[in-house]
Amino acid sequence: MDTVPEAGARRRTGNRRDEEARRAILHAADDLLAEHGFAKLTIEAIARGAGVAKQTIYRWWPSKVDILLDGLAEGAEKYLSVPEGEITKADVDDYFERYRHFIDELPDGQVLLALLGHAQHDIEAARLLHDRFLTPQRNHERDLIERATRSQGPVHEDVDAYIDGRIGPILWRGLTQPPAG
Amino acid sequence: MDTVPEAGARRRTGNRRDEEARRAILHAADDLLAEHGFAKLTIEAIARGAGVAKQTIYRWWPSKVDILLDGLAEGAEKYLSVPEGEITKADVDDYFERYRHFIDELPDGQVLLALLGHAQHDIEAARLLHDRFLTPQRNHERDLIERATRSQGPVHEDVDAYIDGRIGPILWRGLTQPPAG
Amino acid sequence: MDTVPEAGARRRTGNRRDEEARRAILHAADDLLAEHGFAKLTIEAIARGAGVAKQTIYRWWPSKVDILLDGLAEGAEKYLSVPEGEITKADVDDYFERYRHFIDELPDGQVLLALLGHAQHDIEAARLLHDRFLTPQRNHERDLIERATRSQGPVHEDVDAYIDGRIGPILWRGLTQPPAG
Amino acid sequence: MDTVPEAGARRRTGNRRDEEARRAILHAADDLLAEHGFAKLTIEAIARGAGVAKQTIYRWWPSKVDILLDGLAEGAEKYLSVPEGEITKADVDDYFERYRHFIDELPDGQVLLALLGHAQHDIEAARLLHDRFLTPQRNHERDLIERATRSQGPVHEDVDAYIDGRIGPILWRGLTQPPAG
DNA sequence: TATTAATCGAGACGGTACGTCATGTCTTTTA
DNA sequence: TAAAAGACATGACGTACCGTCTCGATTAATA
Repeated sequence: MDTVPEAGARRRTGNRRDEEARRAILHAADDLLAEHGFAKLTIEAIARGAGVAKQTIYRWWPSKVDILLDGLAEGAEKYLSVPEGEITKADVDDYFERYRHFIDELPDGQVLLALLGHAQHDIEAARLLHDRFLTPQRNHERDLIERATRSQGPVHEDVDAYIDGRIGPILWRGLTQPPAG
Repeated sequence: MDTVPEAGARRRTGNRRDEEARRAILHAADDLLAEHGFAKLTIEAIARGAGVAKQTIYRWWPSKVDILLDGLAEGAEKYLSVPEGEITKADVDDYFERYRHFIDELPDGQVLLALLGHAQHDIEAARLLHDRFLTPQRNHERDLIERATRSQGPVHEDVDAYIDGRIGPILWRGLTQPPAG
Repeated sequence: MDTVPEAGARRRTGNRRDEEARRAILHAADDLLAEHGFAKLTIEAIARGAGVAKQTIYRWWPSKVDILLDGLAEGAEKYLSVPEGEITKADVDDYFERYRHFIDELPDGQVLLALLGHAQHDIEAARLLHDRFLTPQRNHERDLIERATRSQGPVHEDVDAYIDGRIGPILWRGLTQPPAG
Repeated sequence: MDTVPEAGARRRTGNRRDEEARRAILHAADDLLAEHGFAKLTIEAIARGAGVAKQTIYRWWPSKVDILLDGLAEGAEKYLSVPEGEITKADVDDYFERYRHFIDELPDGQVLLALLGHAQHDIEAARLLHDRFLTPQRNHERDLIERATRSQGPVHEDVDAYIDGRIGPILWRGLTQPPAG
């Protein structure tokens, strides 16, 4: 009805974030992780690999963990989503099978293993991993089980213990896969 | 009255390994891990904490992972040993209960979590962890299950899958315990 | 034939230079120099101090030396000018006394010292300082001496050497005044 | 009389300072100053030029000014020393002639000009230059004049003013020599 | 009165250098 | 000959500025 620009709400000026640089950084980070491992995943190496200034990384990501989490979040949405609508016990089994596939076969699964590893060393990394992946994913999983329970009867008396029992072995095997060579 | 060192028959000269330094290094490493986390566990910090020269560390341990494994080996022998003699299914349950206690309550359990984390970053660390802990421990575990099978009938059709199913959730809970705060 | 404004020579449209911004920049530069020294006199700091975008500075001044020279030129015109009309030897002495006062007491004298310092590091800065201050000022000084010579007889056999002999010690004392503390 | 190792005065162990590295650093600093000017004289560039780690520079010199002062001190000792024994007025003139030569012709003279320039920007640099060059050199100069006074009568009523009057013009000409091109 | 062109603040960008820290190797002295 | 001390080349850390650029808003002359 009116076109008055909101008082004091000056719209943001300045150049916009460079989408190409953003993608180059995420790719470089994933590539370095896959090729040389987390230990060689330095901010300098990412910057070199992405053809980007270090400051451009620090401007947008507080730490390299955040960079990896950005990639992981996309992967999780794609492969570890919980279906809408009614849930059967077969859907539950399917979910954990997809989890296994994610960990054992997909690059993003390696990212999760690396982040889980790093979380053992750095409490801030642990917090980030919980806040941005583990906790929300667990909430989805509880929802999955509860919806299965509503449609087909109780899956297990203790939902969390059940989830741990299904995911634990998958991760444990992923974490302890024997090194090549 | 005196025990004059035999003249002429001077056997190998030079100091022997300084046992005190060895213990100080292992202690300093464990203390630093417990207090400040793996990220602050640098060779320099261990040397400072132990009042020891860096070279003394490098002389005896190829990497800090080896230092931690030295400590872990003792802890494993103490808490994760498999009894001699006949094995019942209760002994099997007892073993995994001891495993849970080890991970959840004992400092050496934290060392194992840290090493497992580091193994995700560094392939050499992964190899060491397998060679010096995971593989021998797994052999003990297979032995445990097989002896239980011989005395009380089959525990599970796939021994390795059974062990993973019992240990996986324990480790998964240890690795994902929410950070304090 | 006609006086039509030449085709293509369209008179300029668009917003004019912001006089307020210009003054704010000169002030911020002088303030920063006086308070924190030349080392802290960065373009970013001037922009911050003046509440101005960096680009506004770069649009009008090629370098921070040019900014300072703009201020110095005003000061020199005010304090280091040579009188019109007949010149006596007393006028010559007065000139060098004003020079001493300028260096020892006035903020613009500090600017000159800073620029003279910077000219030792940066050949482009040296060129600018010569072109915009040292050479014109020297020309005024030669004129001063020559007019005194015409009215009251020779001041010194070598005019330039005489000027150096009078100014040199003043600058030397300014440049080597002991740091506070 | 006794051979007791002094209590608490444990003699220093550890590797010694690498004399070759020290010389390489001093040379690289001088070369960079001569070739590219003070502005390009960065610690990184010195390290690159000397084939040395940055840390090796920081270990021994708090700042690049200290590096240059180390070189300057040698040059001053060589070219700006005051003779022993009786001093004539001719010795005084000789001293200032050597000063002029030092500034106008020798590389170390350029170092002094650069340091004098930097002292205008950085109060800590100014302090260092005073403490390690200007003040001691001035003391030598006062001594020179006083000894000449004792042997041949008063040179000037105000010794410091006299020295400033002789050195000022030399430095002023050095600092304002027109840039090449 | 609408269009056009220049200015302004804001801020992203690829770079270079800063000064610090840990790496693993080495050399020297002491015990 | 082991140990403490410590120098060394290497390389990453996170920060500060550099000078260039792009964006949206504003302002003044032209059409």
